[in-house]
Amino acid sequence: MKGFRPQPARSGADKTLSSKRVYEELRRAILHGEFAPGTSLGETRVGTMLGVSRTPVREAFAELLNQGILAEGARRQVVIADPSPELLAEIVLMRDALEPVLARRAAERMDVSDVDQLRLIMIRARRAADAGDVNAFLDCDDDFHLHIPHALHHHLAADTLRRLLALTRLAVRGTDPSDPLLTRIAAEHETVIEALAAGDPEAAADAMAAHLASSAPR
Amino acid sequence: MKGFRPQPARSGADKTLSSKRVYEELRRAILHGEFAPGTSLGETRVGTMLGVSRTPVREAFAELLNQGILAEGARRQVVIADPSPELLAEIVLMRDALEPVLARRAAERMDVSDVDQLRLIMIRARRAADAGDVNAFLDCDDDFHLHIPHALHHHLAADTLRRLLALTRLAVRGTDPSDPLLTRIAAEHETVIEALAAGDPEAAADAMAAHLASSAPR
DNA sequence: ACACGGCCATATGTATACGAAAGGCGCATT
DNA sequence: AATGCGCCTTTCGTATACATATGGCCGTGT
Repeated sequence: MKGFRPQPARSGADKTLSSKRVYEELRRAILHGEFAPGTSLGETRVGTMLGVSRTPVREAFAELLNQGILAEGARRQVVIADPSPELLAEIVLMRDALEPVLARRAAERMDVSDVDQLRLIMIRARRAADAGDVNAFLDCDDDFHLHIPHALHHHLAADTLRRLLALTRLAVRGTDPSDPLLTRIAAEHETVIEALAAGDPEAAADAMAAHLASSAPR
Repeated sequence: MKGFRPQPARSGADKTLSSKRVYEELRRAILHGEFAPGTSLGETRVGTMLGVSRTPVREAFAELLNQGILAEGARRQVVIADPSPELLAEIVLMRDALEPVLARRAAERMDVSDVDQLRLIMIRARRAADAGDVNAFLDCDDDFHLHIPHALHHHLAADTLRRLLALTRLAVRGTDPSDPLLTRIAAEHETVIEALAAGDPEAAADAMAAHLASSAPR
């Protein structure tokens, strides 16, 4: 688990809340596939690793359990979740229902600077794909999908979508997607961006729906 | 705050986890309007009230904060949230996007016994409306809307909808809806149920969409 | 009388202590 | 040798202790 090493005591000027830091660390590490599936974390173990007590770890666990990133295994132990195909289907249903609507809205209301942001994200995505860094590419994918509700200031939709993306990510964790898939995803994102830039609501919704149908995990 | 009284020590055979119990208690009390808006809870205060220490209260607060039922006020104090009109608009958007889709699915797949469940819920709703018990009626409203994803075993949609309903509830907290509104809501629910019972997907989706458009908080 | 400054009261954030529950392992018995 | 019983280890759930920050309040000086 690279990037997840014991941290001594917490050197001085770290003003960030421990519990939030633990949450972010764990979330990133898990979604980046740095734990083997089914790994049994444990409040004490993780706390020792990160140099904090059980209390903040416990809070982080609670949140990750709520989001379905962790699950309770036997003997109350928390383990890395392993989304079922049924759950995947639920995620697809919700994304199909939400994201085209958001894209339609975005085409109506979105600011040009936000379109620029999306273009920037895709530049990063292309670079990540070229470098073969699948995690970085998927990070960009998340950024792309999340930027749309963010630009609309739809905090709720952004939060919901963030959960859905995390579970999607968990499900494809470990799979090593082919370059063609990444290329196709990027192309579909570009199509969505074009529709948004053109301010064409229906085209944006359709492009997003097509993207979801085309690249949904199965 | 009726129904939210100090509880001595916890009499014997209560096997339920304290933190979960605190969460449920607080959630119910808040959504039933038993706290004045802006009331400053406080871990110690609530803990004393319920006869538990700060630890479980803290967990409950964290969860309620996540759901937007509580919000952080000045000085890191947690207060009862007061959803903004913008947030209400977001909720409406998401419900409009999700619930008709769920209704359509339900018309395709839903079991007859679940339709019976829905009818049962509406019987309770009518009784609550007749008794003038708005909270009980709204509880039935929540049950109705939540039963659809539950019947489909769509845990994610159910969870998301549960959050949306809670915030909706918070927003209308304190308003004393006219009887005609309750009657109309009940009638619209019946229409949805008829479409579900008939197994007519489009009619179900349309009826749900019409219901949301007609009875959305504004 | 008003303004400024320091103390205090109280809240949260984190760490630790304590108790309970649940498997795992070993020993004894048949 | 197999099986059943019981201790033990480990982990969680809760309580409490400690550290830290922040706003209020009071006293004093002008």
